[in-house]
Amino acid sequence: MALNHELSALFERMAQLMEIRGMNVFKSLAFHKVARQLKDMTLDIRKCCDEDTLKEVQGIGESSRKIIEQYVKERRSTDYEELAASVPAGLVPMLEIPSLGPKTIALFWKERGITSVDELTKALAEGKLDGLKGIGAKKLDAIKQGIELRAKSAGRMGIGDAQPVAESLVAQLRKVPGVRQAEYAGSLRRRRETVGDVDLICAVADESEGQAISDAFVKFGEVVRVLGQGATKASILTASGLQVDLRIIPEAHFGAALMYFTGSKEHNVRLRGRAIEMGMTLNEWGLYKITIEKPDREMVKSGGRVEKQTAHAPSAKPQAARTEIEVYEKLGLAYVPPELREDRGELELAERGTLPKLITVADIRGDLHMHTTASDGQNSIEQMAEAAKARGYAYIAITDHSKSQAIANGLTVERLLNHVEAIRKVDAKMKGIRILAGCEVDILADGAMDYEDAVLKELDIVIGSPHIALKQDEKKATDRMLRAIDNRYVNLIGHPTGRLIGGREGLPLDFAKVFAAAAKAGVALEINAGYPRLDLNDENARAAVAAGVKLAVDTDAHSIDGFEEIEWGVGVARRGWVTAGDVINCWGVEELLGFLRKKG
DNA sequence: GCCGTTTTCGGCCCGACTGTTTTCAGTCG
Repeated sequence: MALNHELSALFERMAQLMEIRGMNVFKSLAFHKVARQLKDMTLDIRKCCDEDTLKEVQGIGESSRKIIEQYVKERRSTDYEELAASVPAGLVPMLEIPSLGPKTIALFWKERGITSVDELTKALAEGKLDGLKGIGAKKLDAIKQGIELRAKSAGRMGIGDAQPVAESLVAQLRKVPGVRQAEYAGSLRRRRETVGDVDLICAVADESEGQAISDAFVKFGEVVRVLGQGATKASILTASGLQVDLRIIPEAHFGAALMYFTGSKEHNVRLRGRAIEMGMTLNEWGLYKITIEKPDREMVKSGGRVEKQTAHAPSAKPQAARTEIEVYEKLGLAYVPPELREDRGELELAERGTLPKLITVADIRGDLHMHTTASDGQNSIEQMAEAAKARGYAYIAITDHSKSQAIANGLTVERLLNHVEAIRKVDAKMKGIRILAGCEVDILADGAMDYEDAVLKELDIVIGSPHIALKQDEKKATDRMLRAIDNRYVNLIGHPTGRLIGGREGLPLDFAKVFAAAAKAGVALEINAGYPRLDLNDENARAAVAAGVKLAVDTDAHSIDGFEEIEWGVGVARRGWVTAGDVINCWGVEELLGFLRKKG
């Protein structure tokens, strides 16, 4: 699927270039749409080309089809190259800066010769952008802040973009002759929301096969540049700018290597300290008895990932090395799931054997947040329900947008009531799944809901979500949220902060107050699984549960394919030490309905 | 650029908010 994402990025880029060029806005809109289609598509794009089924995809026309076909064949696009050559390359990254759009970028470029983020930063500092028509001090300030926000996430990629690439590479690796096992490690395996690079570990039966595997790896389709390559290690850059490091390890040491490269650094430091206390030493090759001399303790303390490495295994026989479970066992610890390996108290519990039984994707019994064609979704009520049933879900809630969300085709009161009726009809007709009639209702700036109580009363489930006025101060934002929680018909707060990873800070809530109020009122808080939301984040999810709050892990799906993203939400929940019992959509339908009814 | 059993041309989810203005442009969702 990595090819779909590459193409999606290509169309996105082209749309952005058109905007800067000031070309027809509908033309760029069309390319944005193609990009979105490609990203959401579960069909293999190569297959679509071979079978000539591209023209059946809504939104992909003659021109887009030709671009796709050329890219699939030659991994390049002449249309893109021509467009890219028509503006300075540095302008495109400027689009990522919040509150700076294509018009202003074009203005700065034409009037002041600004062609990159660096030049923009310099010009701002030197006051070179003062006095431009339509640009005042406040605007310049907002741009400065936007640049700072961007810098924070610089060099890191979201899990939503990195994981498909990593999975594709791992799948290809597993097919290379000689490869016994392959996994991704690092922060991606720990399900961090952004990753700096991707670490792949593959096991071989015989070390002599390393070179051939490494040779095959650097020839994978995603690779645009080889940064370094040998028989035990290879480093490449993908089209999306992701650095991927491959380590080739003898099968007997696979578990130790996987552990070492999964981290976190802090977790590994603690494990190594423990090994030393037990008269052993732990490194990327395995757990070894200390026989000759005591290892340099300072060295061990300082190192998470020591740069200096020997390329071959020590000659001594390890106490444990083949699997992670073995290594933890020999250290007197229960197996620690990767998501917990952050030195946030997991080792103490692992020692006592009292680690929480973390939620898994299999625990999810239904999804409580999704959209249909009634507002801005791609599929009908029936299609969403059928897809949910196929996933084994026992129930879903249809929750389209409320009236304020004009861009998302939010429902007027009349349309909502008709929609509720339509949902109930499908529910009555369809066997094997319960369909709840709900709505994602905007929490307005003052905390009032976007519909009157008399309307909310008609719904089985009400999600209150903040979409607008996300730059409020802490007091205002917290009061707003408390008022929404207080509403007797609100059951769940959707994406509570409204943050977007790498794009928007979100509401600066006083979480202690919000959690206390939600726990008391019987309102659940959402972990929105959609990337780049992942909101609540891991630490807030953990604090919420500790405060007695129930959670819901939902995808906010806008199409049947959107259900897939549940995995990322569950990842966040696992990082937050969340168990299935804490999550209302892991409960049976009767128990869930009881929770929803308790309020109203 | 994409789309169409009321269109092969003429539309394309559109309103709120902000900052710049004195009637509007740009950005965002």
